Amino acid sequence: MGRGRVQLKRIENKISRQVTFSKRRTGLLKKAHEISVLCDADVALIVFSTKGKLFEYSTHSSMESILERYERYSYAEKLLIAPEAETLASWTLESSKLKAKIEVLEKNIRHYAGEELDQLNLRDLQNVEQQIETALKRIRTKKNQAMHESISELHKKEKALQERNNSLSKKVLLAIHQSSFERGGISTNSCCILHHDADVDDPPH
Amino acid sequence: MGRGRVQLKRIENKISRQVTFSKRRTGLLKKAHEISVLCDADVALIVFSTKGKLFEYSTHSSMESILERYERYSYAEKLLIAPEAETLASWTLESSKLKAKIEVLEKNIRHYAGEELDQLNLRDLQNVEQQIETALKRIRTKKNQAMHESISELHKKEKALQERNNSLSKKVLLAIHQSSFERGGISTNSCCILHHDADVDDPPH
DNA sequence: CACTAATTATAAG
DNA sequence: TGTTATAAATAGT
Repeated sequence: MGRGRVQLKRIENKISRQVTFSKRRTGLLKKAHEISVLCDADVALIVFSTKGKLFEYSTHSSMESILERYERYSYAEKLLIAPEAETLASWTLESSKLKAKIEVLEKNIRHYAGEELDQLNLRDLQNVEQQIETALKRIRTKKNQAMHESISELHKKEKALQERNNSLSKKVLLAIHQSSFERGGISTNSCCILHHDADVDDPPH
Repeated sequence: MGRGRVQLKRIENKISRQVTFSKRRTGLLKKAHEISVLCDADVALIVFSTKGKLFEYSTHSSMESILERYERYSYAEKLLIAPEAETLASWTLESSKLKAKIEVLEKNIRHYAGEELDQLNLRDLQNVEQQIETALKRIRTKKNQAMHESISELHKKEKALQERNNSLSKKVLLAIHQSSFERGGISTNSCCILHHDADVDDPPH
């Protein structure tokens, strides 16, 4: 539905991916609502954008109740897979495991941040150094890329503004000439060129 | 989209409601899949028909994980409504919190490792770069320190070995002189200096 | 389920 | 964000 056919694969261009996401999200939510009303169905729709932003739709009966209903519905299947996962012990265990994982991750991060290095031997230090060097290279590459994009964006904007500026200048000159001519003379003082550099198309935040 | 316009209200005719449901459900699931692939979004869609039959779609990362993510996302709001108790819910919440923390930590680590940089803007990239530079400096400092320590350790060992070597050499010379003297002559061939460089005092692993 | 006619969604600019 | 040409979804049969 649009000027070109579309392949079912990730849109690589970031900008058009965002635009498409916004449009299709609107469409999807609308259709979810329509089927819900037209066909008297309970619908729950959850969408996370790439950046992690949440969008949701649910039939009046609220998201939570639909999700609960879903859990109830798939409960039987879960039982077959994990019998008796509901004991206090299992939760405590689960919790401990998660906490242990967090501890490991935090230690990792501290090492990445160059802290608590006393625990590491020479070999470990060299490994971490190498990993971080690689990361630094990647980040710099990405940063340069981002800066280049930003620069060419600004160039484009600049060019557009310059063009608009030129055309406005011409119009102003023309207007002054005509009015001067009508009054029978040309006043050199009233001739100027405007440089219109700001206040153009700032998008809303 | 069809031969007649459609009002956004429940279709009263049971048959055509079912037909419409079937068609639109297909369309909705398809569109959910499309936005998921095209725009790299996480989508969870749950539909219960009037009769209570379940239809669902979720991005590869599985329904459960998306629902969990959703719960996590709306965690703050829930906290305001439901005060803490030792119920199953509170354990689920606890678990969600821990999982959320893990997610954040893992994302951090990936950024430290120079991965998933697309999510970051220029400012973020510069921050990460700076952090990593600092970390790299610290690690190199620590590494140098460790290497110096290692080197002076080796020097010390070397010196000790050298001294022992010297004293052994002297003893050997002395012994040979005495035995030669006892036998009434000195054999030049039997005179040598030992360089004892290895196999001394290696501590057990 | 297949077929259109007509509506609707949306890709590109 | 708004517009337009075109693809896609679908209501009615």
